[in-house]
Amino acid sequence: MYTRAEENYLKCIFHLEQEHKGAISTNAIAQMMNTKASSATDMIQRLADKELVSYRRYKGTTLTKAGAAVAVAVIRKHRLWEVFLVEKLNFQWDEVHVIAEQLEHIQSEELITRLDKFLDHPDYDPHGDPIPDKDGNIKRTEKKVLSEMNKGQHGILVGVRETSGEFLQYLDKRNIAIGTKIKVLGKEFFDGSMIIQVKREQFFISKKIAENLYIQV
Amino acid sequence: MYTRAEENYLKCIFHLEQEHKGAISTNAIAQMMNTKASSATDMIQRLADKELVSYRRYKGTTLTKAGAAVAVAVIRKHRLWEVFLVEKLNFQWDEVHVIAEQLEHIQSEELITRLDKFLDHPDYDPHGDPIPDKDGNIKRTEKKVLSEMNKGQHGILVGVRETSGEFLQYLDKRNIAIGTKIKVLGKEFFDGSMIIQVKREQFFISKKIAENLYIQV
DNA sequence: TAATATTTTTAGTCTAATCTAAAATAAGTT
DNA sequence: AACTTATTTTAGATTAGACTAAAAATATTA
Repeated sequence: MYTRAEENYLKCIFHLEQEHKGAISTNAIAQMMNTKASSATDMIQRLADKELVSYRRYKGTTLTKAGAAVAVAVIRKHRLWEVFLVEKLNFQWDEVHVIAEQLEHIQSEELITRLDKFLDHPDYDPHGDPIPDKDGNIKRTEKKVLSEMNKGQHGILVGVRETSGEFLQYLDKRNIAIGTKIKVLGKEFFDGSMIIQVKREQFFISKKIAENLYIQV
Repeated sequence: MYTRAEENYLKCIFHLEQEHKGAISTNAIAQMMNTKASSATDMIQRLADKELVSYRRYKGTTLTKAGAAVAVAVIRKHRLWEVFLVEKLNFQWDEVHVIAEQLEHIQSEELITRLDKFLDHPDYDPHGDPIPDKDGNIKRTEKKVLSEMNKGQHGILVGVRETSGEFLQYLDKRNIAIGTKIKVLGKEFFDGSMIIQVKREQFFISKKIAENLYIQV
């Protein structure tokens, strides 16, 4: 099995690969892991020794098949636990991320199989992210970042990119949740800010907010 | 907060203090922790620095108030998770100990508060051990070790000392579970073995088995 | 293309937790 | 009381994971 730190690095690299394509820079990894580049180099070299990533000095890192499998397994556990925390223990969606970061490292196949069944095989976590299946397959739905949409377009919120408490609470305060219908009423090209319609209300939102909302059109 | 290793040592010392009274020897701790005496000494000294145990070289170790509080909190978490695994995920009672040993280290007050409520504030875990309350109070019921009982006496099984899979499966095979009525039909003074009545069956059991069954008379 | 800036890696420390081997203390026995 | 044995502690090494500071490679810009 893999250490907690190894799993966290692999998960981090996986997430970075989703957004940027091509090899991931050491600095990007260090930044996301809240650590120093030297520490990241260290770990990347260990992961490379174990053939979980392929790495060329100064050229960046990519996950191998094996590394991606580990990352996806951890992500599956994280998201299933999030569902448990929200559905069964009545946590708010902004409270679960931190706890799930611990629970995702519990080692037991059987536990996850049973948890999945107990939760009735959920497809998405409370933030709208798809839950990988046992074999690591991830249901990829086509979704747009709200910031890329234009005036007059609409769709429903199917996911959030950020999962920080501050951001989720911002959404809660405005009654914006997964499943909410959102329409772009106006878009300012200078700063990318928008006016959006949510139910019967209208909100001004900055580009930064819009970049963190995934919409299915 | 405390490290996983620190929590495990404290828990270990707590359990040893329940059985033997007086200061706990370094060897006893090392043995229970499956480690070397030198490693135990090391950790004990660290725990002493943090005032979680009181320790005098060569004389043994006892928990301080603070140390006992940490131990009890971990035990509370362990036992609540065991209830969850058996009651909600339908694990067998012999499968849960290992998983709970991981879950007991998850750090979140709120999680445990909610888990406790979700499980409807259970008083005992699947092995019959009492679950400490939020403030660390443990319901102590008077119970006897079966091996100390004599011919003709009877009572019901309220707990087991061992929680290894092998032992619990041994009991399962004979339909002995928490709540089962047990009567001592005979006792051999030479080796402490017994013949017991369980429901309509009779079993021969060794002293070692009898020492691991707690009976309420 | 040379100079400068940025990124990445290496070298050397540090801490927690473990180990082995050796030394110190305590307990048991003649 | 002295010798032997068992227990416990110390000393020194190791590993994972992190750090700082310095060196090396790459990228940028004049």
